[in-house]
Amino acid sequence: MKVRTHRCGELTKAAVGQTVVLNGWVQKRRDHGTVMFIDLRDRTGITQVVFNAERNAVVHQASHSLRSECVVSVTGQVMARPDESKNPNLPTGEIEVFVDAVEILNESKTPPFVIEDDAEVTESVRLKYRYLDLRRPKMQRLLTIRHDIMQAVRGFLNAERFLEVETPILTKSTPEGARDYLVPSRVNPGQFYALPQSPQLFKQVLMVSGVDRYYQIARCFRDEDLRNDRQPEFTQIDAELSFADREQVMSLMEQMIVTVFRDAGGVQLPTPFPRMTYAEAVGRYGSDKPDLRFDMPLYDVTAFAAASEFKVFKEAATKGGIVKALIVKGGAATPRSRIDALGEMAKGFGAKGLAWLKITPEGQLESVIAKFLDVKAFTAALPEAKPGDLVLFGADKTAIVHDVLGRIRLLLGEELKLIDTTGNTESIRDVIAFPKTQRAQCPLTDAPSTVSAEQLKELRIKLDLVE
RNA sequence: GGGGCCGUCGUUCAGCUGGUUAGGACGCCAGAUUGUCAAUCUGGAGGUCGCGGGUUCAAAUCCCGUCGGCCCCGCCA
Repeated sequence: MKVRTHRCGELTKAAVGQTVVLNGWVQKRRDHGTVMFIDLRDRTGITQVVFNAERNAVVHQASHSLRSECVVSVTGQVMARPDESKNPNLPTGEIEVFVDAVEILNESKTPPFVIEDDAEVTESVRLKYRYLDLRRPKMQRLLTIRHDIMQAVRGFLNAERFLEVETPILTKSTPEGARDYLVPSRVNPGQFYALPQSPQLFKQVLMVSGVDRYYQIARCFRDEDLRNDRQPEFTQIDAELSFADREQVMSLMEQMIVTVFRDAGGVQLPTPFPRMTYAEAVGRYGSDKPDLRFDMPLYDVTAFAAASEFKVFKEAATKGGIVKALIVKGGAATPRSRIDALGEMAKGFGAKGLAWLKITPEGQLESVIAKFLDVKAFTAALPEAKPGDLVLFGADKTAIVHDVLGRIRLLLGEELKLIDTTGNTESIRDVIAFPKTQRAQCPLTDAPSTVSAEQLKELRIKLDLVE
């Protein structure tokens, strides 16, 4: 095999005239008879290579055996493309390589899907052929971003004199929290290690040991059911520092995040970050991790509710609960069916219901509960609600109101496209090279799997799988 | 543990009020083709309709079960 002299995405006009060697995958073949165009791809991008019968009949003939995704090494001369056939959509579009020698390093079966970003493939197929899926430029980009983030974190914390220390993966089961993954010990029959849910224990010991500043990009394990954004094993940036006050900790983490976004994302975040207390967050947004990409706060209307004639409001407000409101700007046109659907979801989240009212363009209240409410008192209590708006109410115990309205707020944010999700991925599985399925199985290895009777015997484990 | 959506050529979808030679697009194969880059033109192959059972003269289509994927609730710092 000839070793590459350049990457496929990095050849420019500067290389015109040079003889180069490219190694890569065949992205696409365009056969024009005596001329064959092939897009050669590697991690860095694509270069068009040309097999021309006039230039080299033998090599041109060989080009007919090249198929999608076969791995080749080509040797050829970089030529400037004629003006009319330059490709402005390609970073390497001003040049092409005329091939003088080709070697097929590995043949390929026809792949089950094309290796392109906009290829429409279901996720199970992508996971089954993960080695192909990962070839897609988008996936390579995501892997690269993860890499860049980790390097940025390390670079920043190293500069801040943190020490990266590894902590054990075989550790001890703790009674609290999530369920542990257990690992049997052969040396200690009947006893088990637990995989760490987080390095918590050890980082505190490191502080006691005088390490002073510790960090780790740590793998954590929790044997709980999966979600779209939750895998049984995940990575967390774990840090601990001694001799610091709260302000130092917060500002250090702020700088770290600014550095990560700058170095890995090319984004300059404005500082200082807004700060709020737990009580403010929960009170205003119904969550301790509020999504601040859109506003839509929760308004306290408990006093108004206590003075109203609506029994649900009055009871919640006078018996130790609260009544809060969400304003959907311009939402008065929302059809009843949609509002009812939101009410059903609120019930699903633990509420008894979701009271609502519309404010007509004339400033009147329109709702099944309108007859219990005084317009003037309402306007005074919630001046932010304007004609044309829809107002949703939660009336219950404090924690329930916050939780339910917080979730409804998020639903509305997505539904009304108040959140810019450009560039987001569908699932956390897209940013993990080898994710697990919802049943916590590894599609590549089929783990978890049964083990041999000998292994079990050695571990002194007997199975009891009867229902 | 519970609820929901989905499973049809390699891929992505249509067909699902039971009766069709199960269809389109992309991909694939063959031929043509000197400038394409979503190449084009002509022709062709390709499906046990996830699996098992049932209803029926007849099932991709209806019913039951099962397996798999995803989403959500519970759970989870």
